[in-house]
Amino acid sequence: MATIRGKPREDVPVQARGTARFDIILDAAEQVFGTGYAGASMREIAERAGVAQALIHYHFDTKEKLFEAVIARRASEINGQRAQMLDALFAGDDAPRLEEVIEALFRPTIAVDHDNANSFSRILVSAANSAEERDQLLVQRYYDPIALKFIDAFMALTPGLARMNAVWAYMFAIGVGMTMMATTGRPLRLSGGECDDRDVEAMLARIVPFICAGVRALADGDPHIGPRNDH
Amino acid sequence: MATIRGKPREDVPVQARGTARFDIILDAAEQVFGTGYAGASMREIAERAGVAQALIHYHFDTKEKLFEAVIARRASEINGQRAQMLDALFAGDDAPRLEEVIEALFRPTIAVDHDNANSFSRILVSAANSAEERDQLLVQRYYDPIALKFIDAFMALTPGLARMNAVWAYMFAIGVGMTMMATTGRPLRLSGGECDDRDVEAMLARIVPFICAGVRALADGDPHIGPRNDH
DNA sequence: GTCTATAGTTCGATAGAC
DNA sequence: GTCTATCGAACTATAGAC
Repeated sequence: MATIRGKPREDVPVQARGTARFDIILDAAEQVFGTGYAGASMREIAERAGVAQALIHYHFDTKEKLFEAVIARRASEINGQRAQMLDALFAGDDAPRLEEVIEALFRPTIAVDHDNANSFSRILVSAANSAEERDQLLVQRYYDPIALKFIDAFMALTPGLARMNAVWAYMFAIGVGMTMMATTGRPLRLSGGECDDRDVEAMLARIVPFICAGVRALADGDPHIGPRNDH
Repeated sequence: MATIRGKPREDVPVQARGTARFDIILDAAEQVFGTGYAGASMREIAERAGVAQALIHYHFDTKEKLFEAVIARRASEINGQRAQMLDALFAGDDAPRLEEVIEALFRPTIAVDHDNANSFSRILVSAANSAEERDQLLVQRYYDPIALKFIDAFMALTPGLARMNAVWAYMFAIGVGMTMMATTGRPLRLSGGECDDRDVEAMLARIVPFICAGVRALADGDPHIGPRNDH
């Protein structure tokens, strides 16, 4: 495939040479979109993929549709795993612990078996916090359904947790998870080298108890304060 | 000032007409940068400010320096308030509650008395989660110092909270705060209309107990689980 | 399906008059 | 200090050959 062209493309990874251009483009787009939608250029994606820019438009039409394709591919994979883990937890005879549910929420996001995991995480963090209609529509389409499942799980496992507070708790939990997905290197700076946000295990070990305690604190009858009685 | 020009500029807000162009440009830039750095254009900023595009370069030189000027203006205001509130809390005879410290962390961010508050919040959320060197440098310069103060406060008020876990807790707390500053409208969707992320009081009433419980869960000897014994 | 070439816009920044 | 006018580069998308 690469042999019919004038100059060989050494820039294309070896394992990708035999696959369809379609997927090569998606991989390249994932990397480039990781620096932001507006800042990404079709030219750079084409260069990184080692294809002509026009080919991207042939396969994906517009930049916006390419962006959605990048998200759709990973989201279905990740959220499929999430739903599967969540169902498995509730399949047993007795109820799971909230800690296990939080694990099911974050493990699939970080454990995807590709080297672009970090790029996709950044795309997601950006989209989740965006005010752009394009981003909000994608979050709604690909992430709202699984969010509702986790909100139900929060309520099922936390006595006295009203739906309203379960929704807030889910939003807060996702916010905490962003910290892990953004991998800005800031924890390293603030801790003088002790906290590494590339060490997902060390982070998860703190995130899980942090969120679980937070969720339980929003349940009725929790010893701690806060005027939360308007539900 | 507007009278010496050929056509009067009705698009400029009344209260801004008498002020210097310098501040008008900063306000316009804040609004436009709220949709992202790369996506923002100097042309749109100039239009919104009602000035010539060249004037922006005269005052701020480059787009990048204008962006920093926007952040610097608000950051000094907000973080000054934060430091003041934090010092006041620890000035008394007995130690404050952790809840009060969390309030001091978020109140100044949302209570700034200008109508661009939402735009600046979005700029901040984007910068805090960015992998771009430009953004990380700004966070480091304008937000790391105050972060260290709050991390110290977390430790002082939470027996058994190691520095490492205090840093993680601070990162998680900021992550939760992002939920409030992003104002994506997602809580409204997920709750069927009950949870409004534009209602900052309702959010703070949940955020404070959520974070406080999370911070305490990362202290040694907390009844809850998690392999956090590697510090 | 993939390419080259380019049309048509928009961008950041500058030159130079006032 | 503020403007008009414009340069040169980068952008998305398309036309058309193979």
